[in-house]
Amino acid sequence: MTGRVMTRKGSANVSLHRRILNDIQRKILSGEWEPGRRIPVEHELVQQYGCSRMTVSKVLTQLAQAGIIERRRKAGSFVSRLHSQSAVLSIPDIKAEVSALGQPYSFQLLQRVRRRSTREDRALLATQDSIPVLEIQCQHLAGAQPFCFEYRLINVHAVPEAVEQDFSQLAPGAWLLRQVPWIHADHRIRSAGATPEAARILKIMPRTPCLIVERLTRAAKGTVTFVRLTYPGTMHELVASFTPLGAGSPSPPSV
Amino acid sequence: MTGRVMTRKGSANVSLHRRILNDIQRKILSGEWEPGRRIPVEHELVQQYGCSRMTVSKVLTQLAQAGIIERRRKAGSFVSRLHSQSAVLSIPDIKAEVSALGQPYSFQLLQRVRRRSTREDRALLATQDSIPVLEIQCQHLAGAQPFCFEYRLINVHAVPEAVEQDFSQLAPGAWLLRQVPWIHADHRIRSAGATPEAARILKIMPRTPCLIVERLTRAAKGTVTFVRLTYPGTMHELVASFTPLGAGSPSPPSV
DNA sequence: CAGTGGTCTAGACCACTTC
DNA sequence: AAGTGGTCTAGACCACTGA
Repeated sequence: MTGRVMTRKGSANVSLHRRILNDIQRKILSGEWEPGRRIPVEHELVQQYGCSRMTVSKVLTQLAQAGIIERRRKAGSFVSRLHSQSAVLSIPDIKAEVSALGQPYSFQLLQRVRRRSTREDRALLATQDSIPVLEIQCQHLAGAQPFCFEYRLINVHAVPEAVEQDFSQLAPGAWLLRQVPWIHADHRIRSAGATPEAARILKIMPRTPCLIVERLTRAAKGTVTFVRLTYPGTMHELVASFTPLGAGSPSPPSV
Repeated sequence: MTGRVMTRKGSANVSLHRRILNDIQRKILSGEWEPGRRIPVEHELVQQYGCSRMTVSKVLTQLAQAGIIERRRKAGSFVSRLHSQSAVLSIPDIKAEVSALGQPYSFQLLQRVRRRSTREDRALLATQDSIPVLEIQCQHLAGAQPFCFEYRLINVHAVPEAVEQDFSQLAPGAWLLRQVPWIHADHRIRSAGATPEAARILKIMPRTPCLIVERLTRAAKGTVTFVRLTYPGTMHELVASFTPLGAGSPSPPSV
């Protein structure tokens, strides 16, 4: 039972475990196996596909990690009842985003202040300690058009090298991305009217609807940075997609 | 070399492949292994951990699927250069969302029309065919407070059972979720001022900033439904998070 | 207590890609 | 041509847990 032939019609150049995964996923997504249904135990799939247990185990483990099935010892594996209510949100680099629109990207530093954290800073950074921070305001432009207003706080304790950067050429986001391997990032997305300050910079009327993305980035050493991005009006859209395993993207969370 | 002892200090009840994964992930996320760096080949990790090749292979495969490393035959495995610019967006059921706020959820059907698709419908549904559609407008409430205005188109060809549903009790989203195992969903998120209609229903001033989530759902048989959710003002936030493998969420996106 | 999944081994052959 | 990853096998022991 070594070296299967791999040339049977339809098995077109795809690995066995991939074929099993597609089979099962199709049955689930088509509704043939409804939510809550018990799916064959490993032993049965082994017989059905004439393969070893490792192979089907790999498939079922992957489906379970993707939330498509649930596995319980002794009980068996079941089609998940909760549809995977999640999608992968792509958060492109702003420069890449502007370039993708076919516009020339530029960046302008508006303010750079080094100071001790205020109470408000600490709330945004989700930390209790009084720490030195770098407050940065800048704007990103698509051609001559303001594209995004950025307000950022950097925890100087976490990134001491930041104080030597003037951020006149390189945007702080891009610099941090190279500098700090971040571990965890929380995003909050909401809609709000432009503040007077943001309106002035983005050259829009105050209270114009804006898409606001706030991101708190943590690394091993604690909170690294907080950033608030204000995108004017309806100019901007975030895109997220949900796709089952391996249809389009190589993997839900990647790239 | 069977049954390792598993009681060495620090190996606290965690599987070997999990421990290897944590080790490598920590080295990468801490910056000790910088982007682009070649990581030990499987053979070396096998020696280092005194385990079989399957075990390290499993770990590296998982890291590769998560986009943390890249693998190339003959060349080796490398720390990924592109930081995973993605996050998992949780898209809760509206009912669950309201309940999470501690408010009583209710739902009200405002309109239900069956007709042939207009040109505009087809644009929203991303289809060329002239198809019968169901147009539904409804609102979701938190207590007495309007929470969300929903505009929906359902492709009757894809879900013929929909015509028999009056959606007076069950929200169309919840019904579809049970009915149709969806395969692919694209989301677009933007900010815009409330339309006069949405403002009237949500009891807010026209042009008040709203968070708008549009979702196009496709299944095996083609586009199933388009939905536009309008959340009033700053009442609502979407939350997304990026976490490396296995820290908090059940599955980062998968894997 | 027996069925099921979770993990691991010590091999093996193959495909691909760079050297 | 040789190194590397990709896949697969035929076992094994164990942990958990529901019947």
